[in-house]
Amino acid sequence: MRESGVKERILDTASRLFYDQGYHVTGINQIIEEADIARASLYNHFPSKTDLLLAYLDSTHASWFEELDAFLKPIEGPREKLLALFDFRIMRQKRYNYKGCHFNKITAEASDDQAVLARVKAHKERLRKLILELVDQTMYRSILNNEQLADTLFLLLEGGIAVGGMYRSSEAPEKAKQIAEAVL
Amino acid sequence: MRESGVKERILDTASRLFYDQGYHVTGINQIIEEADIARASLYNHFPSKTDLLLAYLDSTHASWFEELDAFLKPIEGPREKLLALFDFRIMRQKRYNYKGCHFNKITAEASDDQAVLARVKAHKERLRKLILELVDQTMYRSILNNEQLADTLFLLLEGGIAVGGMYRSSEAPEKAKQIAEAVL
DNA sequence: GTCTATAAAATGATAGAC
DNA sequence: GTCTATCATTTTATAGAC
Repeated sequence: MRESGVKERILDTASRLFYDQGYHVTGINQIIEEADIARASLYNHFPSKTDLLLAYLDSTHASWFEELDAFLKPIEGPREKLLALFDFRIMRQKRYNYKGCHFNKITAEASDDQAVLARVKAHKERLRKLILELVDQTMYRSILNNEQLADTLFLLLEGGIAVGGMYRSSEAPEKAKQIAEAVL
Repeated sequence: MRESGVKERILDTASRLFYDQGYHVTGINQIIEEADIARASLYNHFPSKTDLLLAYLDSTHASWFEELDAFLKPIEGPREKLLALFDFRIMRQKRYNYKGCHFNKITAEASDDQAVLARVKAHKERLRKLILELVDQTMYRSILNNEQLADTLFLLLEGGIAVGGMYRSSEAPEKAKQIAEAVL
């Protein structure tokens, strides 16, 4: 009972700080202070800072797609769902103060850790696959084939969020959505 | 004479390490060791690590556009120049081992430093402006107006490089170029 | 399981001789 | 201008009492 509350508080605090400030700039000391737990409790639940990082990535990945599922559920039609993907990410960026994609951000910091890279890639590939499935459900025809259209949407999404992160603004992802609307 | 050689060596070494490993994970000790200079020499030329960071961004920005100018010069026609932008960035990614955009990467680390954010934004806006100028020189007509087309290319570029950085591969920017070819 | 105290190493930065 | 020696903090992580 108490244990799970503590573990959750550690992970929540670490997650917030890792994204907000960055991974390397966030020290164990700050985490235990803001989570209001004892030093050894952290190391009891997470043997090292790297374990905490991987737990952060795993939980973020899981909640990201859970939240997306709930977001897309009431929306009807593959085209509308595809456009809603932009809204979903814009909404999340607003919530987290426009610092860009969680996975893009951690890649910039923990760039040589294969366990990190594997998780980042798995996360993005799942999104790309979802987009392709939705595109396949549309009756889309043009100079681009379905896979190219899916990649277009995926890259517009990633580009918009990345630029939004650099500009600290929703302008780029909003434009990306408008382009997607014109293309679809 | 010696001074300028030293200063240059410091900046070159720091630039390489900041991009390769990350800013926060690169210590002053490593820089002075790999640049083979004395500790105080670094602080003589760069009062603080932050000054070194800003010098890194400024020199990277300058050499980036210098190199791009030379790259685009022999290429004829705005459409070909626009497509060459993708080649330029793919070439640079290959050279630097596919770790993504320098400016995107530093934003993920030094995210609350306004001096950093301003430089990142200036760099990206200059690229976006260049793309728009080239688009204006084409006789392009479609569902997208010129500014939207420029943004499309810009976002495809940024998305491709960002995803390429996360995947450590040139696959995404190559696809982005193919899409640009189909769209233009 | 949680706590406090502490270790061992690395951090950014400075002092003072040459 | 460059050098070596060093400072005060902060880093991740562990030991041992409760």
